Amino acid sequence: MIGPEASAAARLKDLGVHETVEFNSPPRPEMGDFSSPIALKLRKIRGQAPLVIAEEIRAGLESSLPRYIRDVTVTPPGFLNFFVDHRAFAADLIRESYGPVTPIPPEDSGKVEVEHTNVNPNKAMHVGHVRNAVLGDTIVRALRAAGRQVEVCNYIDDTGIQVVDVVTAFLYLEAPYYVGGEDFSEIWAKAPSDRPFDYYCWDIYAAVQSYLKPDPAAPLDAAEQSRATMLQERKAEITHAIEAGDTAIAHFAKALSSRIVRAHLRTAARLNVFYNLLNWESDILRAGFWDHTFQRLKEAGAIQFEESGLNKGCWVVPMGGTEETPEGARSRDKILVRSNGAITYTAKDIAYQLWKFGKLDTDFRYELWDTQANGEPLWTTAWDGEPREGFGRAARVINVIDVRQSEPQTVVYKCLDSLGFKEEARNSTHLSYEVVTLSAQAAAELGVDVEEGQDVSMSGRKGLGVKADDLIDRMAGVIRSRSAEATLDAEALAAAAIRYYMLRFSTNTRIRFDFEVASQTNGDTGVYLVYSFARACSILAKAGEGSGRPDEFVVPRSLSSEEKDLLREMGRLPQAIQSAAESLTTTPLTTYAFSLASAFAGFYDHTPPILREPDPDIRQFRLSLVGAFREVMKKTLSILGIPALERI
RNA sequence: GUCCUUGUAGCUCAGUGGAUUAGAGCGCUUCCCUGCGAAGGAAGAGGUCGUACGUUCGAAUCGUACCAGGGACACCA
Repeated sequence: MIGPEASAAARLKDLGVHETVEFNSPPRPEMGDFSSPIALKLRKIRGQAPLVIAEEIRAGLESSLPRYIRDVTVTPPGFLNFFVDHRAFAADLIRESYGPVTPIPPEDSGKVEVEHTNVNPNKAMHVGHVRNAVLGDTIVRALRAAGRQVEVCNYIDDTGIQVVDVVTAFLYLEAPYYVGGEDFSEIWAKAPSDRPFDYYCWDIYAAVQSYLKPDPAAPLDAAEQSRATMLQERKAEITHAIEAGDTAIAHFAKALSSRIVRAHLRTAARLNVFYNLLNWESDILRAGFWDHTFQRLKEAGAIQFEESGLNKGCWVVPMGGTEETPEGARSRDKILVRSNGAITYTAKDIAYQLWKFGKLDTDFRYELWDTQANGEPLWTTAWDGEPREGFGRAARVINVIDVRQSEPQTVVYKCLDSLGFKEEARNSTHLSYEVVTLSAQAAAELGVDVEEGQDVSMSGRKGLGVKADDLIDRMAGVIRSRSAEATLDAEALAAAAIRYYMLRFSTNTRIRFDFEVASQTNGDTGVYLVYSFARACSILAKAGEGSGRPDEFVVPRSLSSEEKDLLREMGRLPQAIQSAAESLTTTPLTTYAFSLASAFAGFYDHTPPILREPDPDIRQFRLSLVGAFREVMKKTLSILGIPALERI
């Protein structure tokens, strides 16, 4: 599917216009179907009057008109106006809508590694994690639709403090306490059977935080204080046991995080989010990635050992040294190895980033984790797995992480550069996005009082957040109550609504999560998109088997403005995909999907009922148009990860 | 303090150099189903695009300053 705009752009390129060409609508329809200010832009570059440039381009175009363009005119101060041959366009578009999307082929080649989700495996997913997963998954879909080869990985931080904390809570927050040994059956039994495992962990993680990190505003009493001291001591023991690797507690921790990961993957699958590979932090450590990386960083002189000063005894990345502030001296350097020899998260991340580019001599071992609901296998790194070719070795790496981690990401890429991997550093992208906060209304529902109009940050520590599964369940309930369809897949439609809600915002807009807004089922929502698709399916079903076939229609002599609008929108899908894949944002796709659905609604409401149309040619053409819309919308929904339901 | 980011209609947001009318949804005021799905469509009210100066033939869009939100600057991740 190449629309008139794309064909015009291609011809302009042939004529030596290498700048990005943009198109827009002229103020009056008689001035053309679309226009371009390219000659005005070229004025500065070529130093000629825009009207002269425009006229020159027009003459060039006229000698061999772009496909689907029947005329080109010039209007002051130098706009090029294009008149579309709608009949030719309609004929091709309807036929091609059934084929694959054929976007402009990518200039760069090689595999793209996208990492997203990355939820700490110690509690249930909340709406903030949903934003990450849905954003990452949609970018993956857009890149694949644009012809890129993509591998998706999900990083599991199973050796971090958050897991240690929840293990501490599991073993020692409530009786029966862990008393040593290999038998954890009594411990596991503490998780109630009537509450999801990840929800239980959510609760005990928040509960243990009140001892490990007490709120200064609410000091602990004597009894609580002694309990807190006990838990701190146990936490230290657990930390050592997990670091040691092959201990009973380490195995318990791994079993616990595995259970949580299974819960996360189930939740993600409910939102049509899938992966290729799970990368476990414990495997990064055991595979010796860091030792290898450490050696190279030292050799390259990218890091230095501090003999004195604030960071005495640490290996650091120099980022500006010590600076004086009113609060005293402070170091801007980034510590990779602490004075006790332990490495920081950023250090692991450097090694991991090198693995993604295939720049380490060592590799993980792998095993099959599961087959996902999309039918694709999911692999995982595993210490006792098998060597396996084909993972990593990417040409480009995209890490989907929220904006608060911009600085550590910068350090990682800087270190790649210092190691001499200049191209890899350039091809590393932090896909940064703003966080999700809770509106006063959402917070109130979770039992937190906030001033009207204020919002509140989610906090795993405090157990404050909207859980993803709760949101999906709730949305499905709202949807079920609105539908007359007995066979409605409310859960699938809930996923549509939630995904679209998250994707509508640009990445640097903070989402103030609000139940009322999120659960809207009319207007600019995912439900509206699916509705338009279901409506088209319904018309075609009523018209009978095989109606709307792409090969049996005659384009009428004249088309209505609604028909033209619909055609134009259908032809724009490749541009929307390309724009999303280039900018790594989802708004080009969501705004496109909405205008496509709106164009269909406009067409539907301003066209006499097709099924009662007496002229068989017109009836057949319009059914073909509906059929083409169904195909284009299906592709659009698929890129958004939204299920195309034929009835809602 | 330094750096990043945001400020567009009552609310929530798109738009980030182009054309005398800056778009959408929600909310508000009116219409439109014995004619294909009203989770829809049509019409209307509602905006000095934070403020000021500048660059440009042209600025919501670029630059500078200021004001106001948010975030990052740990031997956390």
